[in-house]
Formats: sequence, structure tokens, C-alpha cells
Amino acid sequence: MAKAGTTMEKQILAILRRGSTPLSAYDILGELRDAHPKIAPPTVYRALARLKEAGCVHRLESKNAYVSCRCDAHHGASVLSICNDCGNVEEMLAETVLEALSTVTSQSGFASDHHVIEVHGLCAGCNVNGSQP
Amino acid sequence: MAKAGTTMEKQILAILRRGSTPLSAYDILGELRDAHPKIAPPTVYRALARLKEAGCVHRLESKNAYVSCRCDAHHGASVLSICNDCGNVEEMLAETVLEALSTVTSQSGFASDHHVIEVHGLCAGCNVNGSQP
DNA sequence: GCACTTGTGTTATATTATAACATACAATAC
DNA sequence: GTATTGTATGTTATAATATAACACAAGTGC
Repeated sequence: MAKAGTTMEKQILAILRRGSTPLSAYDILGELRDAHPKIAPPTVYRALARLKEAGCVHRLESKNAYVSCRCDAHHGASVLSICNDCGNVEEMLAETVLEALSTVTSQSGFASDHHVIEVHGLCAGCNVNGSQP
Repeated sequence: MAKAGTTMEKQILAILRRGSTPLSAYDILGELRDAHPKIAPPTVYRALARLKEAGCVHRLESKNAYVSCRCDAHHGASVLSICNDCGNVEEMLAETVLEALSTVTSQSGFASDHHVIEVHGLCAGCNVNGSQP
């Protein structure tokens, strides 16, 4: 997680950090409009692109949504677990997964440069609640 | 890979199987219109939903596109490698990756039910071509 | 026939994202 | 101090992806 450069990036990061559930670009846009009524989609998407580039934000590919990175130490691949029930996203660093993945892909001569690893299911809290409703 | 039920599903599968590059829902719609000029998006999305359900088609979450499943034996999680250069997608069955992933997620009490694992990079062919252009 | 289910048709609209070009403003060079 | 450059943002329009809501049609079981 690097530091954000511009005001817009800082505001977007602050919005994303208020919760651990993912927000769509238009959710973010809506929140920014409270402060900044005339903002338009390109501004948000441009700031998000820089934040992703810097590793401060991850895009949840399977939900077209964005979360702030909660790890301090890496800018690289991570595993995101997404709760189907409460929507919370947790980020895990999983070297063993990445090693297994790179073994598999390199066997076929594939040179990987970027991974998307997203797991959908029930988080610990929702799993308990669901089984005793 | 299960067999497709309806005519629409069969046509869509046939279109997807003609190549190994992913097609968007609207690419598919365009091709279906050659035969079927009045078709509309919902029909395509509904057929794609059934095909996904049956394991005949995978959605590439990081590209909002669809590929046919090329494995005969599974309906479950697989690893998709996507070439940044030629666009080809290969599907790999990778038990070791899934095991590593389930170890990691279950440590935090997460009960996973569905994985998205997509690797972007250069396929063997494009990697060679790229280094001697 | 009649109810029921399933797939499709149809219309409209929601959601996500980008293209293309204009403007603002700070930093630096001259 | 002003011209130049680079970067971020503003603005308008539109592209691309996806779904809601309701109607219709064909098959199946009774």
C-alpha cells in the first residue's frame, strides 16, 4: 500500500476505507458528490486507475467493484475472499497458492504477470449465523 | 462439460467453440444475429447463465467475456490463463492450487464455494515470438 | 381443455466504463 | 515574469455490459 498522490485519490481511499465492503465506481462517485457536486465518472476512474497502479486499491473483478488494500507490505498478488452474505472482503497473502499457481502455469510455458484470485463463500461470522438463524 | 439443453445454448456453444479466444456477450449476440436477426440481449444472457450453471461455459471475470469449457471431466473450479498478446485462453485443472487455496481460506474460517482464478501473461507461443520479433 | 413449466420475445433501462477534447494549475526553464 | 511542460481534472458524449418486467408460445402432465 503506497501513499496516495492527489486530493482525489486521498478522498477515494478514505471512502473505501470507511468499510470493508466493496464499492462500485458509481458508489464512490455518489459519495464524492456530497463534497463535490459536479464530479463525473472519468475523474473517478482515473483516480482509481492510479490507486490500483500504486497498489492501494484492488478491483474485485468478479463484482466490478473496488476495495482498499489492507496490507501494508505488498503491492503484488493477493487472495481476496468475498462473503456472499455480508459482502465483506478479506485480503490474504498466500505464497503457497502463488507458488502452486506458478508451477502449474509455467508447465505449459505460460509467463504470468498478473493474477486474479477471488474466493466466494461465507465468512466465519456469517457461516455461524447462517447455521443458527 | 455437460451437454447443452436448448437450441440457443447449442448455438452459443458452437460459436464459442469456434475459437479459443473469449467473446463478450455482445460478440455472441452479433454472431447469432446472422441467423436470427431479432435476438435481444436477455436471450443471450439467459442461455449463458444456463451454460455456466451446467459448467459448459466459463465467464472470464477480468474481461467480462465468455469461453467454452474445454475439459471433459469437471464442472468445478479451474485455472484460466489468458494471453495478453493473442488473447487465447487455456484452461488448467490445478488441484494443488485449489488445495493451497482452501488451506489458506479455511484458516480464517471462510467457507468457500466458488473460486475465480485467472492468470494474465504471455502464452508459450507469444512469449517466444515476442523475444524474437 | 387447463394448469404448469420453461424458454424466448420485447421494451426499456440500469450499470459500468471510456473516448475525446478543454481547462486549470503548479513546477521549471528561460 | 512569462513561456513551456506535465499532470490532474472538467465536460460532454457515448460505448459496452447487464438486467428488470412483463408478454407469448410450446411442451408436459393431468
